[in-house]
Amino acid sequence: MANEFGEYVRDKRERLRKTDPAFSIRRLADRINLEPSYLSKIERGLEAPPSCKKIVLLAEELGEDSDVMLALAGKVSADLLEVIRRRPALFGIILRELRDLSDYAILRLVSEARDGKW
Amino acid sequence: MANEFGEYVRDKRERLRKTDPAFSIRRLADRINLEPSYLSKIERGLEAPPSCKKIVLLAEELGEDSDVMLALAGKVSADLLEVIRRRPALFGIILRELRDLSDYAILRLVSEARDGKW
DNA sequence: ACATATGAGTAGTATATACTACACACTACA
DNA sequence: TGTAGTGTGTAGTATATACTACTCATATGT
Repeated sequence: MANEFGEYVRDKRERLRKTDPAFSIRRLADRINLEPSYLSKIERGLEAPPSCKKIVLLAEELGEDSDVMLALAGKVSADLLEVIRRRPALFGIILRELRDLSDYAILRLVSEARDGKW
Repeated sequence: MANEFGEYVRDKRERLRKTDPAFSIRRLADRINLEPSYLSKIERGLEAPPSCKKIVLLAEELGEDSDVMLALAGKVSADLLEVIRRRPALFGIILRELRDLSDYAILRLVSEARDGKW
């Protein structure tokens, strides 16, 4: 668990770089307005992951899911936090209830909701 | 929305203080290991809400729901964040799906889950 | 009247967050 | 052989977070 975020970025970036020189540290860092040396350090785990906003931009550039990348950085998307903060007691209950259910059970539940049964 | 957290604390504390002198700023602050002047400023909105840990202790002392108090402070409980971070893609989907459902619909969903239908 | 307790005022601090600026050695290629 | 680009090293910074320490006038209780 030492440097999941950095390794994830480096792996993905290097894979993209094999076929596209726009994915050098320098050029990628430029596109998301970061210093190349800073991104380099992040990839190697010498610096903590950047801010949520930069992570979201990074995810877009790398074609990755921003929720997943935020999670690797130990963070949660601002819009999800807002969902909880609007009805904290309710979402506290539901999240603790769903915590130990399988992915499958949760998806079934959501599709029930989506079908507008209630 | 200026100072919901502080007002909430002050209201609840003063109500308790009417029948129990243990709810003076000083004595309450002592129990949760805060400087009284700091708690005073928080209640009046001159300081931002304290850390999550202090908010949880405060909620316990005041007999309030810590999820609600954290939300008033613009925060979310660490254990709920952890639920999301463990399965970010899944809980991203579910939270955005449930965001616009009524309390009732969500509670129905929870009871379905609790009944162990799946 | 006097000790004690109360809320509030002023000033300052340690630590973390989220970076930037600049310089360097190495590599590729034209 | 030069120049353009690559990843990385060192050093430093601005801002926010989360508080403490001490002080003081006022209010309360005996």
